[in-house]
Amino acid sequence: MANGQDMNDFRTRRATVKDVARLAGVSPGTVSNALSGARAVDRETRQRVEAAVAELGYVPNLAARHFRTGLSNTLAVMTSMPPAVSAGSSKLGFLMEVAASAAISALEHNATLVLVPPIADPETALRNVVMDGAILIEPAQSDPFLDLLTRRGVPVVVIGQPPRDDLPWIDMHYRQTADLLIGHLLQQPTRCMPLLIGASARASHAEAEAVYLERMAATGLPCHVIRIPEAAGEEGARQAMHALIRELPDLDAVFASVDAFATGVMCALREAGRAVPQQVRVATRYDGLRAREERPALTATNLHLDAVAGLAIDRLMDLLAGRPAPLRVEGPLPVLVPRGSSA
Amino acid sequence: MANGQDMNDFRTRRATVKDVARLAGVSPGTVSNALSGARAVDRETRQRVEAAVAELGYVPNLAARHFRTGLSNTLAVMTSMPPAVSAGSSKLGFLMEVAASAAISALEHNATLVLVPPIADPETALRNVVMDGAILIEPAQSDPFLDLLTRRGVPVVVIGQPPRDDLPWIDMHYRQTADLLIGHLLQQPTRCMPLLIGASARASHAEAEAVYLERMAATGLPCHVIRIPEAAGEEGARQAMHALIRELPDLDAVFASVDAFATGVMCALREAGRAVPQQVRVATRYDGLRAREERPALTATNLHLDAVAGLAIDRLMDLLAGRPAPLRVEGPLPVLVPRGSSA
DNA sequence: AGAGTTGAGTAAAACGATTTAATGAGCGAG
DNA sequence: CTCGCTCATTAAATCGTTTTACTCAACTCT
Repeated sequence: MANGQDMNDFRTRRATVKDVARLAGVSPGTVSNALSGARAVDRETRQRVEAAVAELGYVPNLAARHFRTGLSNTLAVMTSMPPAVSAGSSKLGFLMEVAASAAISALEHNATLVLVPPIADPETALRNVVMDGAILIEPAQSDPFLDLLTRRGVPVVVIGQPPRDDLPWIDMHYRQTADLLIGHLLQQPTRCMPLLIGASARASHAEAEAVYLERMAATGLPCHVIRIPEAAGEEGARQAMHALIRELPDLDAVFASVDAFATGVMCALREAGRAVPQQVRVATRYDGLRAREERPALTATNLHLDAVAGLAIDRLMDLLAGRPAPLRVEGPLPVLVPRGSSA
Repeated sequence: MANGQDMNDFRTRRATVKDVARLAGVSPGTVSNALSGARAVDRETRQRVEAAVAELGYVPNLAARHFRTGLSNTLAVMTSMPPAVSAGSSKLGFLMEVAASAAISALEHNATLVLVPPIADPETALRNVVMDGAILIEPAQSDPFLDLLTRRGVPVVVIGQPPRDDLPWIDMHYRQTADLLIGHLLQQPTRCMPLLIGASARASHAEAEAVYLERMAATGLPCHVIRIPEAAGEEGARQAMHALIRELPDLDAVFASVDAFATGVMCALREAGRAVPQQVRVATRYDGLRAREERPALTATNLHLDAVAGLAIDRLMDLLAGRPAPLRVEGPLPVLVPRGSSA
């Protein structure tokens, strides 16, 4: 203030470790050690350093530290699912629910979370994202984000199930989830129940299909697996559902494993004048905004994403610290949330 | 896979600009210029450099670049509102809706968004967050985040209305929003309509109160302004509402400007056996998950947070680039979303 | 022809922290 | 007394990029 060195510019030049060292009468190395505790420093010296830090208002230059140590204390969360299914109408959804919890977990580990928006081109999305490690949500069999991260040597923890067997992951129990929902729908007499899954090769779709085929075989019901490109989202499911209604006049239940597909299904059923749940019962996997806001609300499962996100961050920190840990971490079990769409 | 060079260790040592320079037969400085375009480089030379980059799989070290240039291409979004009101039941809400849109807008500007979780201690939350600039959501009169950012010289854009008049901000039209909602409630005959706002000194609360007092004065209705600590959240509002029901037997409408307060109000009304909307009408400001999921759903306003977030990011990039721009940016006008709670 | 300008490139400095290797003091054991 | 050891400290190296200050050659104008 007193010295008129720069009016328009912010920051009058921030104090560096050198300034602190000079004021405290020690060397820069000692300042570093005093503040980080990496090496022993005399009590009295440390106090002098701390006083100097306070006097100068010294704030370490994180960029320099990051550069030198190679550690940014930053974690990223991302998914290769297109926004049509990962985000949703009001931009919330699976991804953001994970991100919110992950941000808090990250903070508890002294790390920051960056949000990588779900766009088509991972190269662009990651171009200038600095990160020590990444959380990848439900990767596909050949996942562009995963490829890029691997190429760059970024440690990754997968939420869901990884396409390779050398990656740490949080088991979200795809089988149990699908079984829970399909079993629930089958509790009432059923003539015909098609399955709608994403067209991309993701474990969540594959497991849902496997369980579906098993249960249909066991009950002697016909199998109708409809694959919808994820990017087509709600509208894609709506059109597919209209086709299904024409082809399968006696369908009386639908399992749409992706919530955006489920709302598309509901839309088509409304348009076709089929009453839910009286004529057709519907269930989906993720109990998010879409499922709850639909009328009637959609039967779904509570995936405990907050807990899953926390586990993923914990596991990632273990990985970064080199602490031994099992490759597969058991996530919480899904809990059925029955709602109007299947009652 | 084929070469067994490193089993346990990631990264065999990444190529640097030096390696690229050697392979291309130029100096490091030329490589930098060729890639960034900062200075003219002969077409043929540039091609050699690009070939070397491709061959070595060179990826610039962002930490070094950040260190050297002082630019991290990272923006942060944060709020001093406690999680009880900013996040909510399933961790989603205002903050995350802004964050999601901001992340995408940031990407369009070649920047990354970091999510600062809403915890009490800003010092801790920001300790190792690297950022060129910040988006601050609805700061309080004396805002700890704002103080810290100012002290560190971080450029800030405020969403809502800043407590100081030297900060760029996006006008969310607090007055109009409050007017819209209160006016809507008053369209039906009203005997007594208390106002519930947050106890902290935020412009959003203050404006809601000002409009409320004006409208009450104009219609000759009694004024009852209840201030609830934000951290008390839904439960605090529930208790306050129970007290109100006792004190004001003829209350027939409530304007709870914070959505968490509104759901607390609904809870209390249910417990007291007051039918909504028949006996008491309720409205809140933000049309988020809470408002939509409540039964009956809450009348609220669409604040167009995605657009607001985009404007904030745009404005922040202007600020960082030193481009001239007005201090106040007009956000989209709120739109009333009438729902069951006031019909 | 000489002065000035432009284009393309290079060598070296700079950024600010952490870490390594070296130094010296103090102390106990032989 | 000296060797070996610990403790506290320092000087200097280091990380990889961008940028500054130069150099040199090739042109353009008078």
